[in-house]
Amino acid sequence: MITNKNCIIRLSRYKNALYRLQALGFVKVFSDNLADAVGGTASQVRKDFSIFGISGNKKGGYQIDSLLEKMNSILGKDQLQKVVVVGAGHIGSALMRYRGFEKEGIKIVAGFDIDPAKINRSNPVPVLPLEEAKSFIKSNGIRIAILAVPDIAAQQAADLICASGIKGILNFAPLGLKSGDGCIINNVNLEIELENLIYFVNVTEKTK
Amino acid sequence: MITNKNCIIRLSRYKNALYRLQALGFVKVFSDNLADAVGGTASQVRKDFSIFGISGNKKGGYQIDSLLEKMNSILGKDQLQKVVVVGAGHIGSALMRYRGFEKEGIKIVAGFDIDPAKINRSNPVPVLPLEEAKSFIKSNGIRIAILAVPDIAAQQAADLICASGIKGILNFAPLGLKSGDGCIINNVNLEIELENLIYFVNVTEKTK
DNA sequence: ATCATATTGTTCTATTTTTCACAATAACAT
DNA sequence: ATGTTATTGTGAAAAATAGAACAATATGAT
Repeated sequence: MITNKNCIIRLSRYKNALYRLQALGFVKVFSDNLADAVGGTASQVRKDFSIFGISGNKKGGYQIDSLLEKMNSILGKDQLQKVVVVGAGHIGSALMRYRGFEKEGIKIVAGFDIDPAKINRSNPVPVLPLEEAKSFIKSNGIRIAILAVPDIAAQQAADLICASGIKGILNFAPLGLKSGDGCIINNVNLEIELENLIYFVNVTEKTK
Repeated sequence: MITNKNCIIRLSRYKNALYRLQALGFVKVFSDNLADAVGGTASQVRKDFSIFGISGNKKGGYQIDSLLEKMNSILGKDQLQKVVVVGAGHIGSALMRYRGFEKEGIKIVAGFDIDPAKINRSNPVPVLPLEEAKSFIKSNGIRIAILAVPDIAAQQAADLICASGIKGILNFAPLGLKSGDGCIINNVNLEIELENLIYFVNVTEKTK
C-alpha cells in the first residue's frame, strides 16, 4: 500500500495535466513532457508510474487515454463521490457553490449548519439543520465531509460526523483535530498557507 | 536557510497551539505537550526548535510568551501583512469576507476582477477593476496575492501581478503555474485535496 | 536485415527528513 | 550540600523520498 501522500498528489497533477494535453489533441506523452507539465523530473514520473503498476512502451511513451483510465481507477474516480459540507459560513457556502468539483466527479449534495437562518431546503445544494446530518449521512451513504465551521465548534462537529459514518474529513478549521476510529482528516489551513508563503517571501528577499 | 516547508508549517502549528494553551492559562510548556497538541513527536518539536535556534530550560520546558515572540518574529508576524485577492468569484469573495486572517495579522486590503458587475468600491474590502491592480499593488507595496480566478485566466493573471511587484502567490486555480522571476507560488488545490482524501479513505477501507 | 536512436523501467546512489538515544544540566527534594 | 529526576539539545541511526544511471528494448531509418 502506498502511504506517500506526495506521490498521490503528483498522481492527481499528472491526471490534470493529461486532460489538458488531451484537450490540445495529444494522444501520447513521454515521461519528460509530463515532468515539464507538472514541474518535476522525468525519473520521478516513471518511478511513480512504476509504483502504481502503470507501464508504457519503450520508445513509444504512454497512451494518454489508457493512462487516464488507470489513474482514474487508482484515484477512485470511476464512481461519483458524494460529499457534504458542514458549516454554511463564508467558506462553506463558497464551496457549495463552487463548480470546480463537478468535472472531478465530486458532487456536494448537502450542507449543514446550526444557525436556523442559514437553513434553505430549496437551494441547488440544500442547507439542512445539523441535527439532520447523522440520518442524512447514513441514509445516503456519504463517506466524505468538508468541515468549514468556526474553530470552537470544529472538534464537536468532527466527532458528530465521524460517529455518523464519515470516513474522511477535509478540515478548513484552523485547528488540528483529533480523529477517533477510522476517520482520516486532511487539513487545509488557509492562515498557515499564507504564513508559509510570507515566510518564504521574506527569506528569499533577505538572502537576495 | 531553512528550505523545509513542512518544518515551517509545523512552526505555524506550534504557534497556534501555543496561543490556545496560553488562553487556557498555561505559562510554560514541554516538548511533549506541544507534540500532543499538534500531533507530532517530542523529538521533532525539539529538533525543529533547535533548527530555528529556539532554546528552552532544562527541566523547565519553554516559556510560552517568549516562544511566541520568537516564532512570530521568524514567521514575519511582527508587521501587518497586506494582501490582495485577484478574482472575486465564489472563493475569492469568501476569502475577502473571511475573518480568520485578521487575528493572524493578515489583512486583505482589496480585491480585483475583470467583470464590471463585481466592482464595488465601497465594500469593506473594495473590489476594483483588474486594470487598477498594477498601480494599487505598486503604490501600496503589496507583496502577497491570493489568486482565485478560473483556470483559463490564471497564468495571465499570475504574470500580471508578478510584473506588478507581487512576490508570493497563494494560488487556488486548479492548475500548476509557471512563476517567472522572483515570485513564489504556493498552490491550494481543493479538488486535489479531496481526491487525495478519497484515495486514502478508499485504500484504508479496502485493507480493513 | 541491421543499425542507430529514443525512451522506458528499475536498480543503485544521494539526499532529505524523522526518530532514537543519551549526555548535559537545571530544578527540586532530602 | 548532595542526590535524584525531569527535560532539553544534539549527534548519530534509520527511514523515507528523490534522483541518476543505465540496461533493455521497441521503433524507425538505411
